[in-house]
Formats: sequence, C-alpha cells, structure tokens
Amino acid sequence: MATRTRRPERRQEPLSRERIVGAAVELLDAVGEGGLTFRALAERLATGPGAIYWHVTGKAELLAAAADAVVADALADDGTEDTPQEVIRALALGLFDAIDAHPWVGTQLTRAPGQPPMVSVFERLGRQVQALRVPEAARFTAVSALLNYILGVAGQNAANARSQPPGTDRTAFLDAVAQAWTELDPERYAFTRSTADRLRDHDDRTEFLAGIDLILTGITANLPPAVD
Amino acid sequence: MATRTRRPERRQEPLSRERIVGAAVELLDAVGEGGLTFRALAERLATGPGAIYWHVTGKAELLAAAADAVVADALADDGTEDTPQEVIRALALGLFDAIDAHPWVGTQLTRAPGQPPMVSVFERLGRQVQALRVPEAARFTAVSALLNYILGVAGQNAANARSQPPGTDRTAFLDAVAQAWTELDPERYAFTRSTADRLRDHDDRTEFLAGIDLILTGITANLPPAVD
DNA sequence: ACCTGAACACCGTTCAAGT
DNA sequence: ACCTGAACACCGTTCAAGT
Repeated sequence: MATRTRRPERRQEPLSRERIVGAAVELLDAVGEGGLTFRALAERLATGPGAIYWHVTGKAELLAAAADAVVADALADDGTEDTPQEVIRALALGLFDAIDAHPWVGTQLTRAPGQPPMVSVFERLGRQVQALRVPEAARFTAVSALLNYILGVAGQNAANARSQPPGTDRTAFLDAVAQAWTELDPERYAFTRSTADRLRDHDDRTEFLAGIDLILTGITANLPPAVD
Repeated sequence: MATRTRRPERRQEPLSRERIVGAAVELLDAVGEGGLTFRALAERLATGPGAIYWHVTGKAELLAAAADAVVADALADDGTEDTPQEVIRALALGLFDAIDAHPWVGTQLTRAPGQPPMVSVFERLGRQVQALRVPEAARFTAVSALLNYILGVAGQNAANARSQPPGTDRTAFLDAVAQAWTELDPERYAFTRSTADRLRDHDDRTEFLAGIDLILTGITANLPPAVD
C-alpha cells in the first residue's frame, strides 16, 4: 500500500469557497483581469467549471470576494500611529500598496457604498475625521473626499496595469507616456508638456500620499480652535 | 414611381464612424454598460455585426470613442469664469454632469494617462493651478489630486448605476443603502451608522463640489504671498 | 471601398447524472 | 451534500463572398 500513501493525489483538499477565492487571486495576479475564467480556474483546482458554482454564485461574486480578501488583508493591522493624520496616511498607504501589488483590485474596490470591505475603510476614516474635530455637518464630505480620491488612484492604477501586459516595466511605461507628452502641440498643451519631466520622475506612492495630505490640509484648514 | 420617393428606405445614410459611435452612446444610455453588443448595435444600424469592424477596430475602441464623444461635449465651452477656482469648479461640474447623465462614462474615463480627452482636462486644470500661483514643483501633485478625485467620483457613479437597473429611482436607492447602514453593528460601525442620515439627504452634486473645494483649499493653503 | 452574415473560438452558466 | 462535464446561450471577432 506504499504507493497509496507516498504521494497524495492531485486533489488534496476538498473544494471550498476559501480555496476557490485563493486560486482566483493567484490567477488574477498571474494573468490579469482578463485571465480569470471559470475554465482556467477549474483546471487550476483540478475540477470542472460547474463545481465552482456550488460554492460561489457567479463571476461577479467571485471577483468581489477576491478583492475583499486582498483588502481585508491590507486592513488587518490597525497600526499604532498617534495623530489622526498619521492613522489616515497609514490606512491609505496600506490600501495603495495592496492595489499596487494586485492592480485588478482597483476596479473592484468601487462598488455600491456600504459593501464590505469599503464600509470598514469609511468607518475608519470617519473616526479619524471625528478625532480631527471636524464638525458633524462636515464629516461626511471630508470622508467622501478622501475615499473618492483613494478610489480614483486605485482605478487609475488598475487602468495602467490593464494597458500593459502584466509585469511590464514601470519605468519604461512612464518614459513612453512622458515622451508622448513632449510631442503634444506646444500651444494647446503647454502645461502638460512642461510637466512631462515630473511625470517621468515621480514616485507613485509619494505622489499618492501628497494628495492625501492636500485633502487633509483642506479638511483641517478652517477648523474651529480647540477648546479643551 | 411615387412609392419609391415617398418613404426613404430604412438605411438612410451610409455607415460611418460617427453614426456608429452615436448609436453606441444611445445604446449605452438606454440599456447600460452590459447592453452594448455588436449584434444589438448592428441591428440598430440595420446592418450586420461585421460591418462595424470596417470603421472601428473593436469593442475597446468603440467604448472609448463613445466616452470621448460625451466628454468632448462636456468640455465644449470654455466658460467665462473669473477666478481660477471658479474655472476649476465649472470644469469639474461639467464633467460631473456628463457622467451623471451617462454613468457608463465613469468607467471609461480612467485610462492610461495622456489619452484624449483626459489630457485636455489635465491641461485645463494645470493652467488654473498655475494661475493660482502654485509653485512649479507642486503643480503636478495638485492637478493629479484634483483629477484622481474626479475620477473616483466618476467611477463611484458608474458603480452605483451598474448596481441598479438603468433608470432606477435615486432616492429609493439611497434610502436602501442608508437603511442598511443603520442596521450595522453599533460598536464596530458607530461612525457609519451616525452618518446614515447625511447619506440619505445629501445631494451628489453639492457634495462633489464640496470635495473639489476641500482640495482647492489644501492646494492654496500654504502658498507664498503674492509679489506682483 | 464598403457591406453582409455565416462561422469560429471562447465565455458564463445550467443541469442531469453521478458519488 | 458535493462534484462532474457536456450542453446551452451568447458574445467578440474574422473572413470569404458579394456589391
């Protein structure tokens, strides 16, 4: 009976929602948004496409679950920052890094408001905005601005990734775009042309954070003085 | 021969890129993102699906062209506003209204940087940021923040539209989400729960503009004093 | 040059049949 | 309860054949 115990069969564990979502994340990372197929996923799981439907209602839910898994991971640790600004920056950077590592998440993040895991982000941002002493009437606006900005960057990241085959060199990509900018009409696109160098040299992460800081500055600009 | 001149045949004009894109916009508006099909579009144009490929390379280009047509329309008039802030607000509102009327545009707007028509938006924002006396080194960040915020709202709008059948009542939708918020765990989602009323009553357009103002405040907060 | 429409390859999803 | 995989409906795209 040695042969039977020596090497477990290909199908090690039974299928489960967890395994399916995990395999979906791997597939999405490997081949990008267009590569997630029930057939490809089934092959990876050594089963037929129909089996997946026992654990997941369809592709939309699968995609959402994959994105949620990645984001939940990024939100896992609460951090030990001091000021509300620092907490917000850390939260935003955590999301940014997750999306940077899994660009397809960028498109999935934008969903009807109040779906997990974005409601968690909303909640965390809200608490910090509150801690910043933003008056109640202005909090929704402040949190929405931060969230929309984050979602915008996320979507842009996803679009950049989609426009290139997965794993393409980032510098080469930026060089190409910057080059295209310098070839624009000098009159109609004077500003864009003059910014080509900045585009080429900028660091996405730093730039993202600078945008967060801009919004934070706006949020805290006209706060009533503290009265404790 | 009266019968021949009385009523022109179904196929009035010859096919053209313009007509195709126009029909695509109508179809997208009528049935949403999922409804744009080469077969449905061909039927609307009283031709076969293959004919479309003579004028357009594929679905991606068609979608992009449809979005560009809508956005170009929204950017058509330059406005007569005075301050840079006012110009930026008017530009942003123009985009917002276009996306509000054609939610599917929201997903198409996010593309590789420097594609028309977003490079026009970038350019216009850049000129105003310059007019605000933002120093050169900070302009790229400022414009990116504004643009990413706009794209985030656009994407959120598109997601909301997608989550509902086209033409669903907006108030009912917000009521449902707000209701869901009030049913969240009181401890873990204290802030979100307390914001449900604001969500229900807020006006998207006003809120969007308030976010723009927040970023503008951040951009102008620490400018060096004018020295003219 | 431009249009036609059948055909191809591929996809999400279903479902009768199995264990 | 869970899995299998053939089958269905539908899609983007191609292309030989027409005008």
